[in-house]
Amino acid sequence: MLSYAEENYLKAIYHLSQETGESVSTNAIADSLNTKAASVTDMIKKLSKKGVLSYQKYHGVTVSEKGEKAALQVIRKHRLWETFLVDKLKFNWDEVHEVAEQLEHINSSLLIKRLDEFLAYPKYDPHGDPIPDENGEFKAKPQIGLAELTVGSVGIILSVKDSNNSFLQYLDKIGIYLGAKVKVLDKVEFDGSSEIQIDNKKIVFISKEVADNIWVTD
Amino acid sequence: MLSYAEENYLKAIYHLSQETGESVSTNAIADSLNTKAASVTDMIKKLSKKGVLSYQKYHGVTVSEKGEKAALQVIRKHRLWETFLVDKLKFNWDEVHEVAEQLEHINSSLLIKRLDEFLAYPKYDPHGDPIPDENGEFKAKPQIGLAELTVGSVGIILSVKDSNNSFLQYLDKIGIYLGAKVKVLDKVEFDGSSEIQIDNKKIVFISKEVADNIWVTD
DNA sequence: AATTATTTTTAGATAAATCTAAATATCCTA
DNA sequence: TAGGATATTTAGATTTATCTAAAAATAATT
Repeated sequence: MLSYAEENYLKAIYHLSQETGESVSTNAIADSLNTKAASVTDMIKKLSKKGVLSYQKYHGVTVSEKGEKAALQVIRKHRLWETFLVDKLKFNWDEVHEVAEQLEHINSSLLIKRLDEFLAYPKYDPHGDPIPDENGEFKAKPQIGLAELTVGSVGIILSVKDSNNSFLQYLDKIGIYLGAKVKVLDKVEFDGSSEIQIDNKKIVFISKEVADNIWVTD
Repeated sequence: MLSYAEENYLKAIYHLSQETGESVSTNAIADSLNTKAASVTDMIKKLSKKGVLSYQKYHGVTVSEKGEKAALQVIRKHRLWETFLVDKLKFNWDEVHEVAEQLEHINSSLLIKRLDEFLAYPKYDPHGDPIPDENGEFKAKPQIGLAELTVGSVGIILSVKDSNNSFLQYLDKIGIYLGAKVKVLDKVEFDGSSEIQIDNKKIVFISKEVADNIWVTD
């Protein structure tokens, strides 16, 4: 059984290890959780003693099989709750994260089973990220970055890479949402920015930074 | 802002003070929370410093106005979640308590506003207890104990006094549920037990202890 | 390769929530 | 009302999660 804080560390470390594919450094963990390196050292010792991380002094940590299972269950709960908040309680996609951060630690297997059922077994959360099943299995949609679409081609918005609130609010404002059909009308060589048409209607300009942050169908 | 533990203490103390109407003793609190008296002393010092309790050494505590407001908001969240679990997730009324104990501490006013809306502003929880509104206002249904019904009279099951799981499971088993119409067919002088007909159909015998634990319409 | 810079760990403290054991206050009863 | 029984508080520890500052290890650079 993991504590609230332990679950948060494990989840963060799992995400970091997915991003980099390598062992995760103490400082990277400290940054992502807004804590100090010393606190991280203490915690990773505890988590490796519990068998969810493997840790070599001065050389970072990797997530064990057992740790991955546990992390995926937390992520499952997080994404189910986000789905609940958006689908049932009419939250915007930029309002769900903080609340789901709390809800993901509620401990009740019956609750999650029933919630999943109530939501009709969703496969993806409101940001397009896959929801692991009870066994931790999930499948990401085949996807490429919006920035890689060539002029004239079309894609469906699938998810965002970094789902921080101000970015999501910006997308909302310009009219980009999950499932929107986007067509690349033009691209500027100089700065990589592009002109995009949403649902054959609204035309917007987005920077390369924004396009790089959006996944579309391949 | 109250911590998880502080909220639990405050809620328990509020309930105890409602039951007795007097100041609440250290031991009574310790019993109801399964902790030790020494822990309670520490906590009530902290809570009275925060202004939610008033405390006189060796003479117990009372809940302040500010404390009552805070306690009622926790109770509001608890009962809204219980309603959600039963109405939407198909929990049985004996399965909701432990989960609601966790959910009641989730901190998000938007969440509670939307949950209330989603549940269509319920006035009573699955055990028949009133749900306080955003201002802490609530009204209990006029009610008497089932044991006080005279032979031949009829009542509607409104709520239970002590909603511990084994009691609720017992009620389920014999067919008593919230909203059921009950008619008292007979009462035994000797031990106070009675013969009850549920919904003009099933006839069951219940002890005085059980009847004392059930509220019906007056 | 030697030195500097960076990262990580250790040592020692702190705050929250809990406990046991001892001290003290209040209650009750003979 | 005096003294024992009960209730409450204090003192001192423990666990968890944090921190700062110092020490140690690793990485980078000239």
